[in-house]
Amino acid sequence: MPRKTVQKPFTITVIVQGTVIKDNYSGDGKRVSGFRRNYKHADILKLKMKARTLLDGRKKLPVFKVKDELMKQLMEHRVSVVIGETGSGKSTQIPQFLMKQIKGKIAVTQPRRVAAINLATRVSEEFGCDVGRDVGYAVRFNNATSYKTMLKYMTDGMLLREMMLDPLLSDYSAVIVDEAHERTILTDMILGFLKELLVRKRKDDKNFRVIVMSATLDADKFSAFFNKAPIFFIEGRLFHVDRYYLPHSVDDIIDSMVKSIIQVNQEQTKGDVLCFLPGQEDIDKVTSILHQIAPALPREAPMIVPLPLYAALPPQQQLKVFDKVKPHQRKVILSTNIAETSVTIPGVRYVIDSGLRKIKVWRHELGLSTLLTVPISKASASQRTGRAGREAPGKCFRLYTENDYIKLSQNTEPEIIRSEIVYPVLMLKRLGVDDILNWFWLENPGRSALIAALQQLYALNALSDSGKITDLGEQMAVLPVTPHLGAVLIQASKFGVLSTVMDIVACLSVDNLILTPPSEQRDVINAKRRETCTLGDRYGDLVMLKELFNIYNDISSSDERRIWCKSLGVSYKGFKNVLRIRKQISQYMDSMDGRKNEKERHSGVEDGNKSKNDDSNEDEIKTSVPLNYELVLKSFLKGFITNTAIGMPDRSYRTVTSGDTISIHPSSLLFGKKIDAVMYIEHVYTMKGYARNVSAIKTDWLREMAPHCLDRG
DNA sequence: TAGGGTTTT
Repeated sequence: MPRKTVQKPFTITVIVQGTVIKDNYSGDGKRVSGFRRNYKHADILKLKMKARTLLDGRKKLPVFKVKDELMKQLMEHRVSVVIGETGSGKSTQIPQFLMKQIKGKIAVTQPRRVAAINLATRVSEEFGCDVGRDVGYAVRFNNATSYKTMLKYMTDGMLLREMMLDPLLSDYSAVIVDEAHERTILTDMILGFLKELLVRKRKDDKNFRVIVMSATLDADKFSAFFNKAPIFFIEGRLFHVDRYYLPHSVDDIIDSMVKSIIQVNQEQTKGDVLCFLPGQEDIDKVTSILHQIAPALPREAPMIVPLPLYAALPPQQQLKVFDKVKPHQRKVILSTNIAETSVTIPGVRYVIDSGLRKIKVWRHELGLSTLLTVPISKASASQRTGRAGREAPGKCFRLYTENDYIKLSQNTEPEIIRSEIVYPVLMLKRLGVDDILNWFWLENPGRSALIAALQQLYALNALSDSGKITDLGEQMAVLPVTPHLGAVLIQASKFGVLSTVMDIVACLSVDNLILTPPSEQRDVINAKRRETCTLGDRYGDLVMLKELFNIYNDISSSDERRIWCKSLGVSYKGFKNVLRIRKQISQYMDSMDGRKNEKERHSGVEDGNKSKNDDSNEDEIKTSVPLNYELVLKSFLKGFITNTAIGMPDRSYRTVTSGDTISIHPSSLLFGKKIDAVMYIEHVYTMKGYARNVSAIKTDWLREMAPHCLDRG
């Protein structure tokens, strides 16, 4: 499209950090004076005009009404807590207000990638710049920032990574921690580090600001943590949602859910229905019941279109919840917690809430995780309810009694007190924190959990006898994988099998890569996997991952890759991620190789293995090298020596550490086989104790790989 | 012969 030529000289005015900067142009569009830039004048004008059209909408946001009062508070205190419900505009507007008042960069952290990207994109439009210029974002695999970027939206994990490189965060003059109420491990860690920064490292820097933003009313906790920081409330902009409870508690949540869906469908006027259930199994059951009975329902009511939604669902099927349906149809979305925060579906007017969710609880004293179905919190119930009132007034049907509701805990339990905290503890060690037990924990994970983490790190040689971080620990802290897998990578590098191990570690770093096939396809897919992965069939699941990786990598067209993935019940999207992670791991390994080689050459440890098949310096993926499964599995033993079990005559297995019985999970290629000893990546307790991602090992490898951990043999 | 909520470097 031809552009209109501007004839008269003109000026573009931009406000940066409260300073008005004018840029003067001659009639032919050449810049004659003003600030330096790379844009064509037409582009910048377009962006500024777009921003102007957005201003009216911004002024209607609740946060705009209280702007002056809010900014007064934020400027007067080093730490503030801001409570703002959904729709208040806090995440988009407050950082922009702040940009005009303070000098220096502002970081805004988000628990999720998509949120960081979407917010940065939106705010760039409002500000009138391209993403990555004045306003940008940083998430894993994607950095849209420049030297000019003053406002940076980023994931929690990214800010923590920056903290590891610059513990003073000297680049920033303000950090805004958004969605703090979600209390993820990473958010909790950031809040602890910020407190430390304020009390110790930057205690004299009066210009450094911290703003904690939360959507629920649990502000007191944050305020108390930051020395009674003032709290500011902003109203939200959700529509009213009526709540209904059951008169009596029910046992069968699936039956209750199906009945409620049918009733809502018959009695309520138009609008889609969003149902919250704890897990995939419940969702699949309800979906299939609805498919069966939908044709038999009365014609007057809309036709039900059941749509499952959970993380392990292939992306194409997930996207179906956004499709439009015909006028006489009604979408009934059956979802896990994913629809509570991560996925927002337009058109929902009714919510049916089972009041349940699943959580993974780490038992540090046993070194295993359990998966539990538990009641949600009041905060979570209110969040689910709010999903019905985003566009119009709605209704929420709670499949529990009002009395049950009253008994729910106020807030969701912070993740950090029920998780493995080996990595958080390593981070603290890396940042020089000696007294882990009395650190600035927003929620202290507890003495026994902390000691268990320290012991794990010691066993991985990440900590010395005196509890100080070792060179190895420093490397593990930097690698973008768990410390256990980090130890594996470093060992693999010494054994000269790094390339292969990086392939496997990348596979293990992706969730839901190997899907659990629907029961009717189960036998076919299991047989296909065994037939495809002949070495995996013998040596186990880690070797299987390498075989799958090789085949995927050797297929050239994406269409063929997709078909192949489907035939084996593996995730295509997951494998795409595997390749990105593989590349990132490889870059990290390369960068630490230079420093490390120097030391090793003198130590002489295992140099016999460091021979011509050493592939540690090459980024290239190798699919043709013969697989040295022994060295590969021994590398894994370095990180998972405690996850081993010995085969008993009765075909059961006993763990090496505690002697407890453990079974090979039926999803494993080694399921049903008789093996002397096994190593597993994960120990989960559901119906009974299961080992997942299992490999066959030899008992004498145990003593060889970790003499100092297995004194009792 | 099990099954698995959600994030992220």
